[in-house]
This record gives sequence, C-alpha cells and structure tokens, in this order.
Amino acid sequence: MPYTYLYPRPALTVDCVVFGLDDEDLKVILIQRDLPPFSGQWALPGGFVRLEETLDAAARRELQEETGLEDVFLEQFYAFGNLDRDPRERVVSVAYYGLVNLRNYRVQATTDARDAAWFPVQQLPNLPFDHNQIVAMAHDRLRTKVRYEPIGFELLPKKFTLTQLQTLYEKVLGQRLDKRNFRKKILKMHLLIELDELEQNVPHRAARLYQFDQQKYHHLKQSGFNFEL
Amino acid sequence: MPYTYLYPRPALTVDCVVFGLDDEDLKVILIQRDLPPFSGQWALPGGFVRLEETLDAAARRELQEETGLEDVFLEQFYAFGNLDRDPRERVVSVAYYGLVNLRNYRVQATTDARDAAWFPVQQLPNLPFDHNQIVAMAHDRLRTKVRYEPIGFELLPKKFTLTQLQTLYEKVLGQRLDKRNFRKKILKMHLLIELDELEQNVPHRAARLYQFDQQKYHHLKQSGFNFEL
DNA sequence: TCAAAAGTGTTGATATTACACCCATGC
DNA sequence: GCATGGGTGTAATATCAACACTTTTGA
Repeated sequence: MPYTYLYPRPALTVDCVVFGLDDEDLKVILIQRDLPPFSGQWALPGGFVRLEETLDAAARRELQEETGLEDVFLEQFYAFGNLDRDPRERVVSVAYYGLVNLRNYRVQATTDARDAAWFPVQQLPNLPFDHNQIVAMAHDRLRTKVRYEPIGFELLPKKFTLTQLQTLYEKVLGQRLDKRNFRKKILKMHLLIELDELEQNVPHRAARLYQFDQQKYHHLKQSGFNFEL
Repeated sequence: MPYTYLYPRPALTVDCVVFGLDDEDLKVILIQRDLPPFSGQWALPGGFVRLEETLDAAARRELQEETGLEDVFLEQFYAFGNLDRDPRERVVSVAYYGLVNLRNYRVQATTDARDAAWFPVQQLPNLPFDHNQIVAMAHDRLRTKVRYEPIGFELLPKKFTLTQLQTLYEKVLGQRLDKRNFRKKILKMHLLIELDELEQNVPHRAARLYQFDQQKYHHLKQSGFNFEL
C-alpha cells in the first residue's frame, strides 16, 4: 500500500488520440469517463503507466481496456506537462496518436467497449483536462506526417481503390486533389501492388483494388527514398 | 519528508541533447557526472522534474545548472520509457534537443559550467543509460526537421554569410550542396534580410552578411507557406 | 602577384499543374 | 437507357540539377 519516495513525483499517464476514417469523416474515438474527475464526460482513452510496463505498452493496454481496439498503429508524439492540466494533482501525460481502419473496427469497438464512440474531428464535444489541446496537436501531427510517410494506408483496409486512397488524403489534408495527377504521382512511386481484384457490390463500374507494398517501401527507404505526396 | 502514494510511480526526468556548430563539426554538449550511478562518466545534461515546474522549465533549469547554457532554442522530441534504462529504478525521461551558436557560447559554457564539454557528434564516448539512443534520435530529428523548418539559423550568429549557412546545411545533412543552386533557392524565399555589412577580418574577399527574417517567416507560415530546402 | 573565397547564369531534364471525355456497370 | 463513378493523356509552366569562370581582398 504505501509507496514512499524521498522527493515528490508527478503521476504519469498515457493518452491516445485514435483516428478512424469512414465514408463521411475523419473521426476520433472517445470514452465516457466513469470515475471522477469529470465522470460522465467524453474524454480520450488513457490512464496511469504501471511500473512494469513501457510507455507503448501502457498506451496499448489502456486503449484495449477502454475501447476494445487492438493491434492499432500507434505512435508517441508529445509529453504534456502543464502544471494544472489535472485538477487533482500534478500529472504528466505521454500522448499517442493512432490510426485504424473504421470499416473493419467499427463494430468491434462498440461490442468490446463500455462507452466508446467515434466523433468527427471537426465536431468534438468540449473535453476535460487539456484533451482538446492534445487532439489538436495530434491532428496537426497527422496532417504533417501523412505527407511524407506512408501512414495513411493504416486508415484503409488492406485492399483499397485509388479513389478511397485519394479521398483519404483529401479528408486528412482538407483539400481537394486532382484525380489524374494524384494517380500519376502515387503510381509512379511503384509502392502499390495492382491486384487482380475489383470492388464488390457497388452500383456502378467496380474499381480495381490495390495493396500497399510495405516490404518494398522499407527497402527503398533504406536506400534513401523519401515518400512524399 | 516522506512522499507517499497509493500506487508506485516511475521517476520522471528530462534530458537535453544540445547541438552546436563550429568551424569543424556538429557537436553535442556533455557533462561529467559527479553522482552515482555512472559517476565520472560523460552523459547528457538532465535531471529530475520538480512538482512545481513544467517539463520545458525543468529542461531549461537542468541545462543551465549543468552547463551554464541559457536562452537556448529547445524543443521536446520524445519520451523514453524502457524498463531498464536506469539501473536504480524505473525512470521515464522526456528528451529535448537544443541548438546553439557555438561562436557565441563556447567561452561561456566552460566558465559557468563545472565539467561540461563539446564533443563531435560523430565521435561521442559511450554514454550511460540509453543516452546513445537518445542522441541518435535527436540527431535524426534534427536532420529531418532542418529541411522543412528554418531552425538551422539557431546554430549561427544573428548575422551570417551565405557560405556559413550552406556549410551548416552540409554538416547537418551530411552532403555537399551546389553553391549557386543553394543561393538561388534560399534567396528566392525572401526570408533573408541582406545587410549593408560585410564579414570582418578575413584574409580574402569579405562576404556580405544576412539576417533571418523571423517576423516575415511567421507571417508567411500563417498564410500556408512551407519552408523547404 | 598570389591565394582564397565571393559572387554570378544558362541549359537541358524533370516535375507539376490544369483540364474533359469516354467507359463499364448496376439498376 | 441512364446515372454513377472508373479510368485515361497532353500541353504549358515551373522547378531542379549540372556546370566554370571572373571578382575582390589581404597577405
């Protein structure tokens, strides 16, 4: 019970800003807090770091426990350490952003989780602590990073159409792109594997499916190649 | 004296990787530890975060106390949380990279500081804890960031020549650049103020001095401009 | 007058932008 | 047969890479 130290220590937590994309919007998953402070309010999934787990492990564990999401692309992006960010006491939080493909996860998330829900990034409720600031910074990081690393694919199913890929970029970057130029540019990198499969169950001509070539990307990256869109 | 908590807490520290540039090399400042563990060894400046200070404040304070460096450009880049990074107990460290102009600071650093010294990045001693990894990641971040944000100027005096600017980029990026193309590209951004002053005391034709236009950069950035080199 | 670095333009290759129509499919 | 999105090329412009000589200055 008693954990005693010579000097006072801040508490240490992790928080996760997980983005998902569906047909409408870029969304963020929030949980409804069941403990004070701010119980009942929507907030970012997260919690205290245990002594015997790394920061990454803590982020994954909390995300799984609170939202049911597993095997998510997660990357640490900033440690928040303002003095008054938590009303109880000094708490420093290491923040992660994550990316999931909502077409696969949507159902699971609501089954496994207690009170988790996806909110459009543009219409988030007011969040407790400094969570609004954390989301803003995560969103910013996503916008920046998506342009020079191929992380956007994490928001899509393994097999996707070029139009899906394009609308992903349009939604994350917040601007329209030219179809022909986009296709030229992305195909010229030779990082997409053209599959012998088509979209299913669409009420119009079915589009060809593609897959991102992770291996090839890692090879090229090693030899100095830079993804850039 | 006893600070007691319901659950165990990791200790929280900050560490600083401060880069400086002189005529030879890109360098990093290290301090000689006078307390265990690893006393006597060269290590990154850093130390425990106090309850009543932000992370940024802690980084600045430790850097000042241990090296004498003040008013340094400092930016947080990653939190290190491996379980065994400190032999004593679980310690999570928030790491910062910093940039200073060695022509101004070199003297001060050795007067104010106890046992601080600048080491070429390419020839660092073996460092304790995970400090080698921290330096590697800071270096990587610097290389990446210097290309799309005008932070390189922090490594130069306020007034500098285009050649100094170019060799800065050559040393940080580790590649030679074409003089004419470099000058064209950097001048076309219109972010440099051409001064009516020349270099002094050089044994050859004196070069014109320039100054980075912070204000203009912030304006342009607001309106969507992206620095890129 | 020599050594050392400053300063300066052109050209060919490559990349970027803007733009519109026909095609395949399901209903 | 019609509505819906899939798929494709070209020309004008801007950017990038390669490349060498003259100028200024101090010693």
